[in-house]
Amino acid sequence: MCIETIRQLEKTLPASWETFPIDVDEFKNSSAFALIFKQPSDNRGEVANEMNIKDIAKISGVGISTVSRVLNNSGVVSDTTRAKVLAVVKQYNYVPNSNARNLKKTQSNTIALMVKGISNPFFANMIKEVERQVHLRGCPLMIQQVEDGVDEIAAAMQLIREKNLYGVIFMGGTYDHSEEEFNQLGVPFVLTTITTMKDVDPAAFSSVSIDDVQSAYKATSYLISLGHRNICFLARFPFMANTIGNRRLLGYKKALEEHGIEYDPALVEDCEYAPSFGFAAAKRLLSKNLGITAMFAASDAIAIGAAKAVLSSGLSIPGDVSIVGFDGIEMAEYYHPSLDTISQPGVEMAHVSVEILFDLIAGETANRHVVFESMLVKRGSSRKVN
Amino acid sequence: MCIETIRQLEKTLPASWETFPIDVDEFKNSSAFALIFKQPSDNRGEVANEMNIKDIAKISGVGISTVSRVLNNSGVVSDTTRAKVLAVVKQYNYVPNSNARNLKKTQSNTIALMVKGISNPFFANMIKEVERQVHLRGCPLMIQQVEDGVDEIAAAMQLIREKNLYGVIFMGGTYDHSEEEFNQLGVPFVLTTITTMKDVDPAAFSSVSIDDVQSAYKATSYLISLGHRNICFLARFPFMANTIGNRRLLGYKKALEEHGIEYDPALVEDCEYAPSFGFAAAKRLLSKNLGITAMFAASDAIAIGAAKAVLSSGLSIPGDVSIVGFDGIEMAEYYHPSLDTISQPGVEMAHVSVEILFDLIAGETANRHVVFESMLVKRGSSRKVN
DNA sequence: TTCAAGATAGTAAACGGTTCCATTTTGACT
DNA sequence: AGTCAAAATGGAACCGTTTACTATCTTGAA
Repeated sequence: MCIETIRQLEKTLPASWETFPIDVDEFKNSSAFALIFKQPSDNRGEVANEMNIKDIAKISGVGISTVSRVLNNSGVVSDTTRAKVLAVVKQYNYVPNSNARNLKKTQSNTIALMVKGISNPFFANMIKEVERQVHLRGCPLMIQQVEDGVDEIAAAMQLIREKNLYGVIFMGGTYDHSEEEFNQLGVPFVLTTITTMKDVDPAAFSSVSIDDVQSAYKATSYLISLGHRNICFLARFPFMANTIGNRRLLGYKKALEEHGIEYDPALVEDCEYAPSFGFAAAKRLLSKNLGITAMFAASDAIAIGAAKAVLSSGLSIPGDVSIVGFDGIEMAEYYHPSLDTISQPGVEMAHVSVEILFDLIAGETANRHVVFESMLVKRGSSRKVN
Repeated sequence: MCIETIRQLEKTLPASWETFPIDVDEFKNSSAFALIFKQPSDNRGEVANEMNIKDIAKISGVGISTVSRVLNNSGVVSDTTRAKVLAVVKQYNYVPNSNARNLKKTQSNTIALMVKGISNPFFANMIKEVERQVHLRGCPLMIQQVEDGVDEIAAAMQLIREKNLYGVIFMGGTYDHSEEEFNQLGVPFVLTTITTMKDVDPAAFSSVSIDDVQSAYKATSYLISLGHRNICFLARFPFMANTIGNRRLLGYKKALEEHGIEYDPALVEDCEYAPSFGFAAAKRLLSKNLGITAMFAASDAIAIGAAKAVLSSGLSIPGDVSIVGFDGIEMAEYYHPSLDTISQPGVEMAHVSVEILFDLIAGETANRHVVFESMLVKRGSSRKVN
């Protein structure tokens, strides 16, 4: 809405409305601005007259405990009584208060998802499926982003004790926790696409993942098989061991080694998992004139940025440079040229994560570790050389 | 991890572990498979010995209510007592049980986000900011996806009554609700990037949005100003009035009309907001040989798909076809060529949504409607013709 | 020294459920 | 009809807080 439109709109407003510009300084990073239309509302929403279990009991002419039994399908209730109660419940659209229920049971039905970076398209896709599956099981989902540097387990602990959570799914990142810390959680949990730095006994946790080393090995081997020798690698390498980036680097190195290609650190660039960083990293690499003929990016987002760098340098893909990404996000397929990638079955991984979690909640005592197979998807961003 | 790797890994496992393939049929849509390693865990996490307010009171040597007053900063407590209690709270890492608190207060501090399609990159970005802002205010965030066809308000109502929610943010979609239905919610709420079908009194709700008509008008006018006459438009048009797609269509039509170009329905394609649909729609359009020189897509995701269709048909962008998208997602910038777009300040919109919500929670009675300005971002996917 | 006022702390009653346990009802079998 | 186990139901304690109300302790002025 441009200024003129708003000014015009202003004239048509009832006199009771105020109009004033929003504080622009607050949004320095955007040229956006806005106007606010205000009007005191006379009718603040009244909470619909709440019913509680006592009301339902009274109306149905039964005891409180009977209503509870009907609602929870616990204990024995005669069909007549059950029908009577359910009718009243339906009529008054009664919803049990979960705070009370959780308090009494010292356990809620809420699942928490601790995730690193909601907006990462690969995660976003998994989150979507997690929400769907959790919701399908009648449980609400709480999402919390764990910023860099915060202790994921500690954050989850806080939430668990505060809310008496049912279970937790941890998604993405590298965890530096000991077995004791995991045990402290005290509720079922699953680690999805997470690498652990400490050597934790597999019996102490469940996980869903792919084999990053093997996957990167697969991608690199593929490029080597096409005749490439100068293959660069773009990923994030924090000062920690066993991160996703480092594990994929391992696979990259392993492939080089197996094919007698010497590992050249100059071909490896540190970059965040986003197009802008991939773009910058690829630019840096290209400017070094290392005779690069192929790029392997540890995420499709990086690959997209790198591809842009290549194409905007006047080089062609795969004519001059071959590119293989990682993740298998939709956008990579619709890039032009479509990007080859190591695809992770994100939806299935999310699905299985929730399944494992609910099995644990249901009392399963054996932790499971599901390792999915990644897939090399060839779409035409790499070609044979020599 | 390929089969061989797993077989090898199997041999190194202690005998107590079972290994068996996951049911592949469950994942028909993916060629993924997985093996599961199982081992009964002997030490199921013990819940850390929970403390309650009574324990803290006893240990601190004060009354329960005093502890409560300290924790809530309510009432008057002497500095000595306060320090004493806080020390104990800290020492035992005591976290108040929010179920009990919420039950007593008949209000929780939980915010719910009802969103259509978490994985849409534009929404994902906003969700990220909403989570950040809500979290910053010390409140947990619950996310629920509203599938097509489910009543958003009814779903929220259920959650509100069950969890005594603090507030709700509705994000995306077209709502067909009356003022009464909104009022029923009974808690503060904000509609973000939502269009309403019924004519609801603006005093009854708060909203954050851009002007879709104006924005589409801007994009179309831009293409017209470059000399284009055969401009197609790709968006989703459900059988409802006043959807985002329909509003943008209005702007598109308005621009055509103002410049004396006759509206041709054949140039308008119905398609979902995803690359694959944009691709298919653009293919359909191109095959009709309508002499299209420009495409305006109602989302960048569509634009990316459409661009792919254009490029893979051997046409060039912007040489043969100019393209303008909508939203301003990062991927569009890194497409090659970078896609022109109507950019929405998503982060700011999310930010303001949370601000409005918490103002309402704090007792503000005036509903606000913030209309952000969208921006035409020119990056080179359109060019002058004739 | 006494006492009222003000400050602080403690008591106990909710909040809305679940669930153990006691009681009533039912009905099959002597 | 009487007996008794099983089935159905109701009563009440409790989950961990908040908060109104009451009790106690200071403190300083009379």
